[in-house]
Amino acid sequence: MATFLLWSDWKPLALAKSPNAATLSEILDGGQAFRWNRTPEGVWQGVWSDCVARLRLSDQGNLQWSAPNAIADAVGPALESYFGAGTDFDAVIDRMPWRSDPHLANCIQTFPALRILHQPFGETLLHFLCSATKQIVQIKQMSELIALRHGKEIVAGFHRLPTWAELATVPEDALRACLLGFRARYIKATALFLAEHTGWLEDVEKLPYFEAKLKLRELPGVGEKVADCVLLFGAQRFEAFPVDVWITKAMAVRYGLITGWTPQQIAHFGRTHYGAYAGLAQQFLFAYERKNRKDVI
DNA sequence: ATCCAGGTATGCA
DNA sequence: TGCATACCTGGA
Repeated sequence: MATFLLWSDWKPLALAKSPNAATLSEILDGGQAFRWNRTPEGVWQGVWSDCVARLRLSDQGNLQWSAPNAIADAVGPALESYFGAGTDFDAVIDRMPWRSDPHLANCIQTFPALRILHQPFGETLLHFLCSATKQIVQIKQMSELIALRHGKEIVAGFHRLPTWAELATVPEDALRACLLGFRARYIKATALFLAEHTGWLEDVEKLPYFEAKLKLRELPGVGEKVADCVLLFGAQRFEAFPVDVWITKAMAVRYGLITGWTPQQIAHFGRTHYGAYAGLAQQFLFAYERKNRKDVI
């Protein structure tokens, strides 16, 4: 018998600046996170860790949240952390080279209040192990199936993602059945490795960017790009600059880079040009290109 | 039908 | 080091 889920009243989410609808969509559904969906009424519903929440923009444009009553007390503070409320993104943005880079300035202006989420490290790793040559929609499908079939129920109708310890007990075939394809092998192997090395992932999360990236790359299925995504979106390491095919094309078009540059060369250019917050710059570029993808690239 | 997708690992010059 | 190719499979 289906049980009703009672949701808390809408409350403001304490951010220095609320994003507009387009920016919010970029934040929640633009390739950082994969468990947010928007209802036709414009309400976003999402799951991370043991949290379930709804998000909306008030008529005044302020970001508000609601959660199932049973977990609302925990979700409130968790949401602030998830949104990186402690990070002053205006200050971060101001330290990017927009004054000398008109294209970057344009991207920033197009998506005001764009931010990088601070997602659970392990879940971010799982999502980006799923991401190889897949589009956001498909990654979301995979994630949903994995959670539904192998993750514990948080409240009626919402399942969390399995922990890595839980994933280690799932047969590879069962993972493949979640639309994972060859990615299932990587995920299974990573899960077994993590099961044998208790605390490994937690330790890596605390390491400085470069060392953490080096360690992450020891995991099967984790290369340059995935490692950077995990560190950027799951550990607030803004110096991470993930290079995928879209950014490669975008940089070539926008900055006149030679087509044929390797991802490493692009990454080097990105870090040199954008500085310590290259990852946030990358997110701005990405949002901008997606907006124009059909008619520009 | 055939081809590609927001990578990585592997094999071979 | 550098470059091509296989790896799964749903959807255009």
